[in-house]
Amino acid sequence: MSVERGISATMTPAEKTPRTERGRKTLRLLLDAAAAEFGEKGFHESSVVSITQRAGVALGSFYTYFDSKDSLFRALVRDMSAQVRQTVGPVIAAEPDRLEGERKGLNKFLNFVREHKELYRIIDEAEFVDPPSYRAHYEDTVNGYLASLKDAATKGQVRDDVEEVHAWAIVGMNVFLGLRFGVLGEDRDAAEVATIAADLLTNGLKR
Amino acid sequence: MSVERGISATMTPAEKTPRTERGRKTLRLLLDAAAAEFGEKGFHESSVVSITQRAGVALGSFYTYFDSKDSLFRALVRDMSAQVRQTVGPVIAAEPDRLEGERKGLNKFLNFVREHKELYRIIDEAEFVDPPSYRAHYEDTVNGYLASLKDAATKGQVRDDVEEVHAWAIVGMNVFLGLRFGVLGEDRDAAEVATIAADLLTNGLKR
DNA sequence: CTGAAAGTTGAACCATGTTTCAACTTAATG
DNA sequence: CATTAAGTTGAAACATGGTTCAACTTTCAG
Repeated sequence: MSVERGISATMTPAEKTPRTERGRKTLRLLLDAAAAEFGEKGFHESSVVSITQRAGVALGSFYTYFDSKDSLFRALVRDMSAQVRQTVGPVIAAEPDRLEGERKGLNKFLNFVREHKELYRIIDEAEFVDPPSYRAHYEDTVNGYLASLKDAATKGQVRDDVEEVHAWAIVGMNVFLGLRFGVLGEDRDAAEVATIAADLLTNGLKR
Repeated sequence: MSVERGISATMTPAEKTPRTERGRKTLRLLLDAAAAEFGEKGFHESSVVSITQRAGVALGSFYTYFDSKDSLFRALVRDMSAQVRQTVGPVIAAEPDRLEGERKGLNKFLNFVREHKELYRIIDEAEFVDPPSYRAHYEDTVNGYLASLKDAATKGQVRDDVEEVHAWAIVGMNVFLGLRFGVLGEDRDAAEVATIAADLLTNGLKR
């Protein structure tokens, strides 16, 4: 479950960025250890000591790269938020038909969650540890959805009164399906869940 | 934002239950103060000291009624979980047509959330502080939904292949609409949001 | 090579906040 | 009333864990 990534633009400011290869390696060790630790135990149960132990570096080294435990968490949240969108977004966009794209996107999302349970939990916990990032995460997600739905509407693929309420409803649906069939249990086939949900979204509940 | 209720059956076991009127009053002060405090600051930012100050009782009195800060939180979660279902459930059940019931239920839920933002946050935080209760809350909610949907299916009011996936999708939709239009902002009319969402759920996204 | 910059280390410091407890006050009972 | 049970109090004990720092090691440019 390692978090593969470099040091992105949204990361902690200049002064603390590593200047050597050795430094970048240590930073990556810390980020991966933190993602695993936060994912398993949550923010408050995790400790800097234990994160550094898991990373195999000394306690003090942590403060070479982060101002505080909070700032590490914030960096992680922003990173993961971007990761989810970068994973699912393209899958939806690649499909010419928006409703079929919805099915594929949800399927991708479910599989993503199953492989990154820790990332999912971290974003959820941001509601309490870093509310602005939490809010930003969902607003960004919903806005992306809304734009793509409106685009589909102009092509006649979906009803043309799509608006914010629809976007939040759909995102909520997907998040909860991810919670149930990604995090809480994997007792159903992801593709099947995606198909059922996409059908509900396409045709509605009525007989 | 006081939490009106007596000492329910799901509350902390026998030994700690107050035996006099005076005791019951103190317990209620503590519960209300805790609900407000957790709602505003979240579990970890809240302190027992500050809860007792808000309640206007001495620090030590807290431990007359609760074993720990955790056990207080657990008691609150169970209580609120029940409160949500007891508020929304009857509204849905009272309506002969299930889809119309869905609209009314969501409307009720949105208004409930607006008046009880603190309760909403407490349940969310249970994901981290008390996972079993969190899980139980959504499983209970979804099961109730599923039962009512299957019942509606036998009456021909909704598609007759309704199953667990649908129920989780609908609950997720409602939770997120509550988050956006109840907690994060009140810039839309609750009834209007409910109408739009119910229409989406009834007819789907397709043109 | 060499000196300066970057990075590492972990014990000690420190802040915070939970929990205990023994002395005290109030209420209920007969 | 007198006696006991219930409830109240807040200082002190205790636990946890974030953060600092000065000594040390490694890297790198000139």
